[in-house]
Amino acid sequence: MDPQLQSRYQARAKVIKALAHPTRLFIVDQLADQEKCVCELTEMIGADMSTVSKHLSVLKDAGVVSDEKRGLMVFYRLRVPCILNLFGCIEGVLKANAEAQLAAMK
Amino acid sequence: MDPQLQSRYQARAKVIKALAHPTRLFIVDQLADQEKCVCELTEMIGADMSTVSKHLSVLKDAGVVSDEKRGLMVFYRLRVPCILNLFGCIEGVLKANAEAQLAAMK
DNA sequence: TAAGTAATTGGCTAAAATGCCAAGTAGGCA
DNA sequence: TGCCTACTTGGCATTTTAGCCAATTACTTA
Repeated sequence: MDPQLQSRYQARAKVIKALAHPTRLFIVDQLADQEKCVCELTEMIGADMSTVSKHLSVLKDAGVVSDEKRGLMVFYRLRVPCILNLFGCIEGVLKANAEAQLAAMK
Repeated sequence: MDPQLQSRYQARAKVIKALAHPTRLFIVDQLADQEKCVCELTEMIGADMSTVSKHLSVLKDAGVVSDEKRGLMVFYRLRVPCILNLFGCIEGVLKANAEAQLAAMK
């Protein structure tokens, strides 16, 4: 494959890779309607704060979220909301998978 | 996090993870308008056929593509075309990233 | 200034993903 | 039957990712 095309797909893959983790998907979902601080997300997720912070930095590095420090806390928000549209499609895939599974059992 | 919710996000992440690789994104793009056989894709990608075959099996396992054998060849096609909508959003993220980069240089 | 809270970073080990080669499978054809 | 082509699978080495703990940074407040 042509190197220019290659790097184009690499850039795209980086964004998608940032979304490709259960915890990070959960975070994106939580940020859908409003910003949240790391402490809130940590509380909801139930992992070490350092782990959550690293997930957030992956999302931020990919440009999916942005952060803002206010006082002691850092608030994260969705930078590109169209990502939420993805979820509907993913659910469609999962539904199709479930139906195929069902059909195979008959 | 509640285990049921956890497995829901795990299922979603599996689909997204299947897309989270430059070569697999390229494949999805190529299958956008019409089905293609492994040999065609291998030719375009320029990797070992076994590598391409494994990428295809990741996509198939996630339910993103389906395959059909006809004679010696196996044809793959997109199973859930709405995935293509994702690309527009990803480009939006990349564009926003580029703009932010530019602004930071000023 | 000292102490406390929120968050990030470094370091480490364990687990997962990649990609090649070699070997195996399946269909087509002489 | 035997060979060729298209593809998949097994195996392995290398790289990447994940998540915890410990240490550090940044800000607030007593």
